[in-house]
Amino acid sequence: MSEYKRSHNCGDLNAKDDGQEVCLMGWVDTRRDHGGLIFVDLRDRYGLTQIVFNPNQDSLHVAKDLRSEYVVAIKGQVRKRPDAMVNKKMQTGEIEVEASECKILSAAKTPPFQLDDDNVTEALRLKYRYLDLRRPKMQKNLQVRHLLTNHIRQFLNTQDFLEIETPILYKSTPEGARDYLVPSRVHPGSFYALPQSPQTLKQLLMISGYDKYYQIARCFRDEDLRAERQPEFTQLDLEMSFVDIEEVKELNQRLVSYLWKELRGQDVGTIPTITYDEAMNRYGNDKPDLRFGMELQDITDMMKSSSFKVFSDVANREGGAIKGLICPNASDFSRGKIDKLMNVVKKGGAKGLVWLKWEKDKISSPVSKFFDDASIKDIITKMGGKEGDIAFIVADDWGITCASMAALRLHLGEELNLIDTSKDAFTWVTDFPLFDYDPNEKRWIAMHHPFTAVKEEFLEDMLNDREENFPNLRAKAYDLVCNGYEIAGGSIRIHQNEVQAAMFRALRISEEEAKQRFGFFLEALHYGTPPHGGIAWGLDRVAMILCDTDAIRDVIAFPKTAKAYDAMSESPAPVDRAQLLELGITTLKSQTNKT
RNA sequence: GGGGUGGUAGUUAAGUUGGUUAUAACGCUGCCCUGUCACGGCAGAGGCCGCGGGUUCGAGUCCCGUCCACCCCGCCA
Repeated sequence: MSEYKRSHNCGDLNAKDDGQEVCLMGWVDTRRDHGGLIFVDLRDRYGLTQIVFNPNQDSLHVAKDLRSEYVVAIKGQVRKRPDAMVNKKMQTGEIEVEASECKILSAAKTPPFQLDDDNVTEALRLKYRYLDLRRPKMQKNLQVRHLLTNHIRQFLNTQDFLEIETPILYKSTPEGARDYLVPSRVHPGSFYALPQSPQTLKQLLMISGYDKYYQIARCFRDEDLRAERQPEFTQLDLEMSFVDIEEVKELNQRLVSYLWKELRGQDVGTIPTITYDEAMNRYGNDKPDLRFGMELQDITDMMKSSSFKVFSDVANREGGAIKGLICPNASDFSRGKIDKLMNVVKKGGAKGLVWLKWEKDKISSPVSKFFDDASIKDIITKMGGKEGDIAFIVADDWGITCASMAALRLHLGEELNLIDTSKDAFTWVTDFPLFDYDPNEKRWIAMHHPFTAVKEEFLEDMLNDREENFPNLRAKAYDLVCNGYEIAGGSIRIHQNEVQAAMFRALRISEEEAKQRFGFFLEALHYGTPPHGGIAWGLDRVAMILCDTDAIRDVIAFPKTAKAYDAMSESPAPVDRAQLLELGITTLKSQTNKT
């Protein structure tokens, strides 16, 4: 028997290869045994090729033993299939390979799930991830992800950006998420932190004069997971010197346009910009899904003198807001359906949901004793509705009203199929508040991060510590939103140390604490810092959109479960006491000692 | 930390008001089959009904607890 050397992959061959002697290697996808004749679909990441084993060939005996997922090498001749037997669904369906020789390179146990079954529970897929990753869908997703990073690099490399790596073993970053810590053996009792983002490092690179930097950076945050959140994830991190907001947006607009044209075949056009306040008031959140309308309507002022006390109280109270939306042609919503919507708004914190139905010749509402038919029609009309519509209204503190109505809007958008999935909808969201008040700690915290520059018109307020104006301060921060996902966020950074000092005063971070936590960075600001700014993309979320999936796990080769557990390697796991001793952390109770 | 949904052959699911031997499809095993590509036919094996406790003459089914997976809130600058 002669040597096997792969000549083609399983997606290569077509009619013009008719007659060629080839050698293919791959996995047995399916075997169809006709007694005297056996068909095997051989699979690799390039495709499927039908192998036919004829009774006059010795290889038929080997083919009898083949089972799903066996790895085999076959030699044979490419044969054009007769017209009636062409399989138009297959890339290689014009041909088949008549096997003269077949060698089992590796047998396989019966897989714990069928690779062609798209309904397998995720727990099982994650435990046997290496099998899950054989499925064409996952292979396609990871290929798209590869193309994404590849195109990002291609684009940025032509724009004078340098790709620079920054450390994974680093120092705890300020005011952020919970850190993952790594104990130091050489410095007992001291810890590295895995970076939540390369934020300070990329700013230092600007101070070092690298001008334009990017990195496809792994980031770590020890917080609870979500469908679009993993404890370790990837950012496209980039930073530019001597720029203001417009330059950063312009560069990213071109990057998005390039990526979407190449990878999605879409012309994204000019990405619109809305302010944070506008986003909140029109959509209830700062990452609006603009693939459908159904904008929120504010009726706070209209309700100030209402006889419905719930409304008038909220309308007249400091920080109260009454918002609603019109659900068109939905006046036939059943009571049960509306009750379910109650649960939706409760997610946002609302205590109740008021609805006004304008059916033909009939007005109905749970609050109809406070509003006569004419005024209900008036409210619906002023909200942009008409006969046949239903209006949903929430009255609460502004934040709760926004969050509740945002949840309701998204729910209705999905349920009523209002979302146009044929085209992705981007928007910039800008003018974020600089500060957010933390009522628990009774202090201001940075909404973005403490290196974010304030807009010029508010600089005086900051430098003079005018705390009463803090709620009005707006940052030079911007998010890029696509289909309701925040896919990128960034800001222009503080490059003057007196401004940075004012920021720390505002955040009640003492000089001593600031020095201890990131003194190196503050000192660097004194050595000639260019104005700079940048952005960080959630690369996984972009990949999700490009792969048309709503689970981040589908675009990560080896993801973790909702409990941050790796079901395949069974990690995290206890370690030997000896390892802990060496790291000087035996004062912590070892899990191996746990009862 | 809180809420929701789910956990039944290898897989995906059905399982009524608690009541004989817990079903089906796919997969798996064996036999048959020379043109299939969701191959077909015949036969067969395969179940601590997530785990622990309780109610009951009797629990997959009811109750309590617990674990796991997914989704949401909190959290994620």
